[in-house]
Amino acid sequence: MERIAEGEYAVMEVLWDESPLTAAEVAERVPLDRGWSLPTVKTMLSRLLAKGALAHEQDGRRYLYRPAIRREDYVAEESGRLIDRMFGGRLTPLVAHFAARDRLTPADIAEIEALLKELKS
Amino acid sequence: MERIAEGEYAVMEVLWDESPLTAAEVAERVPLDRGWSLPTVKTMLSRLLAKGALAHEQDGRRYLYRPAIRREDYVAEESGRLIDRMFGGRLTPLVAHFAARDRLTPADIAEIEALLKELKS
DNA sequence: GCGGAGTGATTACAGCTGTAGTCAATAAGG
DNA sequence: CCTTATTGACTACAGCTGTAATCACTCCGC
Repeated sequence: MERIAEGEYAVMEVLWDESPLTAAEVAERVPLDRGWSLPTVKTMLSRLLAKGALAHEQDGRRYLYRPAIRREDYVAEESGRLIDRMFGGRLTPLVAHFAARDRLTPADIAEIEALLKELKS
Repeated sequence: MERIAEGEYAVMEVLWDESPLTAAEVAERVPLDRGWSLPTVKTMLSRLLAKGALAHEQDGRRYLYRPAIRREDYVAEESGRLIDRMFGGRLTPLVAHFAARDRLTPADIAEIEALLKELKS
């Protein structure tokens, strides 16, 4: 499974959220701040098809697109890659890093604690 | 501060670990599995200089290179970016994701719990 | 002094990415 | 039927990236 680029990821997000969709529908749903034209979205869709990240089925003279990989798997791969590179493959240093940067609120801390507690049972 | 590419990051890691170094010394220390020639390493160094990620000082007819940005800051930016994109900017879902994928050992859990406990005091 | 080794600078080039434009076919509307 | 809007396919092109090769200079050993 080939690598998905940043811009392509925005298209995947749309389809993970709702599918199948036509190219035009995808274009409507892509975040506005991208400022993409319809041709741009079509290019993304073609490339994602070529990469095997999307599948399409014929619907008259159009295609309906849907994800061919699970968001869960993609997220696991990407976050695993980052954690391997920057935190020696372990989650704890990442949490420590966030904590040191004051990016953890007391509510976050409570939430994570609850989650871990759940895990142990 | 411009974006650092994946390959360039490998060079940064070397210099974060030890600096200042000459180009040849960096090349020696880059992970072998990259299989880079000396010219390749020099290209990386030039680009990182141009991006402002490295600084250099003259040493006779050579340069000594050293980081111009802190690893800590770079890591914060990159991991923040990923967490924003994939986990809505919050750490908890990432932890949950790791847990769901069985990437957390009991030892990890204990470690994170200790860390959080520390934070609260 | 002279030739070779090391050094930065410059150039090369293909593949990926962001961002379209163009074109041919076709469906739909008048 | 004929025009127009829609759609996928193909083409374009610059900037970034990985991966060098080449070149000109200079210092060191002979």
